[in-house]
Amino acid sequence: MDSQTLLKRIRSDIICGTIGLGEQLKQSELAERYSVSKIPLREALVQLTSEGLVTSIKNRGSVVSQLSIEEMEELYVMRRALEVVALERAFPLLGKRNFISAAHHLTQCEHSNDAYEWTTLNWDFHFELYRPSNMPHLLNTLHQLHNNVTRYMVLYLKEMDFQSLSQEEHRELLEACEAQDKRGAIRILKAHIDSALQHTLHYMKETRVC
Amino acid sequence: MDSQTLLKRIRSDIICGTIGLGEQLKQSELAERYSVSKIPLREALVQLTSEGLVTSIKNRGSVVSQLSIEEMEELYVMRRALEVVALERAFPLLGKRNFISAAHHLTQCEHSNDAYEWTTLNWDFHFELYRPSNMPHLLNTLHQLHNNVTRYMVLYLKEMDFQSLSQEEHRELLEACEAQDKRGAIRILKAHIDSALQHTLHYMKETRVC
DNA sequence: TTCTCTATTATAGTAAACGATTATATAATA
DNA sequence: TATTATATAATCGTTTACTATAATAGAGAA
Repeated sequence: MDSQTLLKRIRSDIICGTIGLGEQLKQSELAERYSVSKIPLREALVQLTSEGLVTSIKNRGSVVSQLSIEEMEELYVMRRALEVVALERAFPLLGKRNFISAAHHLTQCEHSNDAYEWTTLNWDFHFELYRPSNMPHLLNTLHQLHNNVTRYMVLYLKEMDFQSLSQEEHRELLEACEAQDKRGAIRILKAHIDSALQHTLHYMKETRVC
Repeated sequence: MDSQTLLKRIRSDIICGTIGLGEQLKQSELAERYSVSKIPLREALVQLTSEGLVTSIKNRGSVVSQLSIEEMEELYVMRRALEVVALERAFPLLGKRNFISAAHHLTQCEHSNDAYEWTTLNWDFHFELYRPSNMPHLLNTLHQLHNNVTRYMVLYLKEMDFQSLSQEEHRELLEACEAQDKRGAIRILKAHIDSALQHTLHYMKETRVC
């Protein structure tokens, strides 16, 4: 198997929970599971470690990262700061095509039942509003932050209907963008991220999966 | 050689310019140069690629990343957003020990002749003001951004006396922190980052090393 | 129980070999 | 001459086998 394909597969297996939080990642097991040898596997682990999805300690192997309450807050602080910048920078470049595409993602989102699929579509929506900023490093960092956050949300989405709640905020955000209301859009975005954090923290504390 | 030691060595060789911008990184050459075998070398390259210092294309090898004007601006945009947050979060936790340590770094900075050493001490100073935020992910990201930015500054520091200019801003920033003037400190920090960007862009355009 | 020593397990790194892809140089053709 | 085709070389990506080192668990003794 290709190194990059392997990376994508392990990554999505971690995000959607096929490989659970805190799970030990033994090289021999993974190598057999994905039918690859050492080099591509270890390279994938290095990459995933750098993305924060995996925690590695020398001579003691790798585990799927678990986030403390504090770390979750930290990731949201970073998201908030960077997503605001991304939206600001993208704002003057947003066009009809972006709005249509974003609306399309939202509609798909509404009709999605699967938790992992929902988070993906959710991100596609947000990303559509940031993408025109044309800032690859920023977008890449945001993507990684999103991955780290949503693999927790996937756990809670199963037992809550967070969709409908979040959906309204999404619509508002999109409308503000279409109306060229930059300050309003940023205000809504901040509130949206903050409310997502509150929900996530609430469920983290309740279920103690952290 | 140890994998982590190797990583540090290659990283610092890139940052200080021993391995120059755009230089091809051939696995066989590097393996011989650092006396390591394939696995640790390739892992280091994966890590450095993820840090942005190296650009890799499948089947076509790796080169030391070069930054366009746009990318440099992008990195500064991210720094500005995240360093402001880091300082804000660290602010209520800053104590005498931090001020003493920061002042110490500044003094060393003033007496430094070597460009690479100067940028390191410069970062040590900044980092001392962010560290109490206790946000490992944020601090890690800032460190990577700093590495990407300063390997360009190293090129220009040789031919300019940017030190004295930057030094005043540092002193002002430190004084504002000691005086518990949060808003002032953030204002100075923003101006400091902006002025660093302007200087960097100026020299990038002049020397066309981008 | 608690400690030490041993045996096991897993990781980390080395080395050699192979296929696949890309780059280069050479030859053939229009 | 310019261009295409082909052969060759160089490099990358992966597999396999082997060694060494560190962490872990378990047996036995105080």
